[in-house]
Amino acid sequence: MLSNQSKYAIRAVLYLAIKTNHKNKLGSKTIAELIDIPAPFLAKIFQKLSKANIISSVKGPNGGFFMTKKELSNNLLNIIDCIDGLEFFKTCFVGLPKCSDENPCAIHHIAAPWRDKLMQELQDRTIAEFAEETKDGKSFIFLK
Amino acid sequence: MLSNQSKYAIRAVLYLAIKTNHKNKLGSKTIAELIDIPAPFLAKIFQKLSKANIISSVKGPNGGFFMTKKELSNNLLNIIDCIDGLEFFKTCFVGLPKCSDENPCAIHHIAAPWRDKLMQELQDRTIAEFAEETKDGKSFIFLK
DNA sequence: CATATAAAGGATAAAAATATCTTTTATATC
DNA sequence: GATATAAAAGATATTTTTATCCTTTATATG
Repeated sequence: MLSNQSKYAIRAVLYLAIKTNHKNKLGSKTIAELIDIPAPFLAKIFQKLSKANIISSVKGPNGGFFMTKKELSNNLLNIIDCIDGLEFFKTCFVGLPKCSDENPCAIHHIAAPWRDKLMQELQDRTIAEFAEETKDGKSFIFLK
Repeated sequence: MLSNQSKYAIRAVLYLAIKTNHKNKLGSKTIAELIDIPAPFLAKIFQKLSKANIISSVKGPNGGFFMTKKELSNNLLNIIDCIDGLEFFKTCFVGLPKCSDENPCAIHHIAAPWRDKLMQELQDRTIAEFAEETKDGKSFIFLK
């Protein structure tokens, strides 16, 4: 399972993707409250994402976080990689230490192909695309 | 992702399934060393599994842990449920709080069927079956 | 019955993940 | 330039997970 940190990151980035651009920034506290994430924790997460050029930030008055067009064309897997790394997608689901395609565990033939497909999907589609689907009301980033 | 505890539990139970029966028991320390898991931690895990009737134990000299035929016909999902619960299989992969079949997030159509299928597989096949495949050398429970 | 063995149970310790707080740096505006 | 704002950075606190240790209970064997 992804860490809370990764999940928070994804929700917050989707929110940024929908609501911000270089002219309309939002502070981390505001977002934290809106999507119900501990504010200082989100601030730390944003620091990591910002360093990794997944989101942008500007300090000072009228500053805040936002996403550029270029950043919107990144994929969701970048976010997960930035926060958790890709271990989940590369290690045996039930933790068998030497499980691999050549040496599969008893559920490898189920777990591995779907995991790969999921990874592919997370990689092939842009944050903008995900955000678009989400904005359409198909899912809730927001609790409020 | 499953917790270490669950992964340890699965490996250890598969080992018990292959190597033990009511006549041939094994101590938790022995197993811990063989499959490279912290011994006292495995002891605790075995306590939980034993309470849940997933494995059997006998105290005293020549005592130890083993599995009965009936226990071998349980499924792997029971182990995961006993240790971690089934949250992983029931919550949104990327943590969107209200994601569901009716209200799917942008990757729900990929993530959910996978998870359901994996869960089904873990539920439909017995520990004995998993162990059999493992015993055939297709995967390594063992580091040594 | 005494002794030794091994699990059960309870208490404690260490590490990692999660969360918070404080100080510093950058920048917009007066 | 002075002031206010908001992110960056660093330090600290809390909680959960992982791991260890110690005492008690059950049981096989002499």
